[in-house]
Amino acid sequence: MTDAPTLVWLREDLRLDDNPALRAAADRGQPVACLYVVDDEVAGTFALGGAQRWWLHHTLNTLRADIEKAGGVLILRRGDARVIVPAVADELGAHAVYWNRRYMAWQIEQDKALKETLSDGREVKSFNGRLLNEPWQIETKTGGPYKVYTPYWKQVQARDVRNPLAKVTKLSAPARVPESDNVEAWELLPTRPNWAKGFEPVWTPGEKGARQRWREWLKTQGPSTYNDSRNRPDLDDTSRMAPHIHFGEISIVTMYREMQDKIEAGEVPEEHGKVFLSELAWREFSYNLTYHFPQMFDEPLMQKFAKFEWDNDNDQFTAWTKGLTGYPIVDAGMRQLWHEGHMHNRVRMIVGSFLVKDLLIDWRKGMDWFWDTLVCADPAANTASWQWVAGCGADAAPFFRIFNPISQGEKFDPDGDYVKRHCPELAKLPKKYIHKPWEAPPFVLRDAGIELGKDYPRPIVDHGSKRKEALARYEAIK
DNA sequence: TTTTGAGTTGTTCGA
DNA sequence: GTCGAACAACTCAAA
Repeated sequence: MTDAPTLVWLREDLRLDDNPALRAAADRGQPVACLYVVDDEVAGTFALGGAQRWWLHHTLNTLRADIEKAGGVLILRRGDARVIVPAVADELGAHAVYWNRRYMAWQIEQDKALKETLSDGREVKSFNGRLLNEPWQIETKTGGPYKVYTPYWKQVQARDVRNPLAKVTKLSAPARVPESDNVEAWELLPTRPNWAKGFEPVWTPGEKGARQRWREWLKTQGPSTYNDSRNRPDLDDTSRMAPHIHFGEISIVTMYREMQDKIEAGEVPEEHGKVFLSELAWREFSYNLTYHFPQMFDEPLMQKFAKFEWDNDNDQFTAWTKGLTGYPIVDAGMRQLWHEGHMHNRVRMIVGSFLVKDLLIDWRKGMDWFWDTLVCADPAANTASWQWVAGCGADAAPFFRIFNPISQGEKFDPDGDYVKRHCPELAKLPKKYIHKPWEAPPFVLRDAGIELGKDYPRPIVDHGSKRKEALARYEAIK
């Protein structure tokens, strides 16, 4: 038998189950080597954020163990993929190079260039391992991409989702294995200070952790009450699957199909299960938008917003990032983000609206902060969601829809449990004032052990007047 | 080509 | 406390 090894370049598909490129490589019946390239030192704006570096460290360790258990090898390299992938392919004597596609403009460009370089005497193939539908597969009836979610979602529902592929359990290692870096040497973990220690009890990076989380969440009440409970940060009933999905530790096809099965079997009421599926489709819609409108990454999609006059006050921005705005629901969210690398979806909208419309700070500053602090930060979803909340995206929230941090808090965190969890200094404040401590009478504050301005900040802005100001600024660009 | 209906997530005001 | 209307037109998608 000739020894004609296959190189699988893994990127955001760090799993053995339902992995089209890896599956095809294994099916080639030749030795397989897997490669992961971290390009954090050469990537520009979208170099890995801090929270994701932590995640990557752990997920690569488990991935290596999983691949080795199957009999394969994982090669780790750091630097420019355009140089490294061909170099490793040469060292390996690869006859074929496979990968699963990525969809951001700069990634597509990189892949195209590499395909060219590598195709010299080798079979080079790319697969869809990341999306239910390729962005170019979903078109309106008149041609062109959807810019509105609802008709997009209708199209998604009308299409069949393929069957998941069998997990790769057996790989044969090549005779000569190119050298690998050691993930420890990459120093992806934070040291001084170790701000990620709050991540550990909350997350289990890796394919096994993803699978486990998914299975366990399916057994909870979460899916069966999803349409209501997903809005309740105090209940914390959401799936928390986003970082697992982002790193490709679980396939979106698998999740979609399994939820469909649950609905069909009557284990999850359709009205709730469908909403979860629709959330998965929102992710796809973000990919659809950023694929077709790559200018979105740094400009508002609605041109007129380019003229919007932002305040961009640095002190207020810092207060926002630290969770010291004086609005409890906002502060709780920002502190959860910092400690867990995650923020409840409802609260993301509240803090986003607050940054853009109460502080009049450019949505791109918020986007950059999320990029650095969220373990699930995804260029497509982060960009599209910030444009949505800022009101400048394709199918965005109308600008005049300005979240009130007090009423949102009272509506979705009615007992203040979420606030108390993340802002312990407010723990003794009665529920009546938990979302507006500045309205509490002095004796109530005293009993709760709070001196405003010392133990907890006074509001850094007045929501009522800032709301009017935001609407006036909006009027000015119309 | 023209027309028609519709569009994730909200707030405030006044009755 | 609860309810409906106003907020702003504009663009998209499909017939």
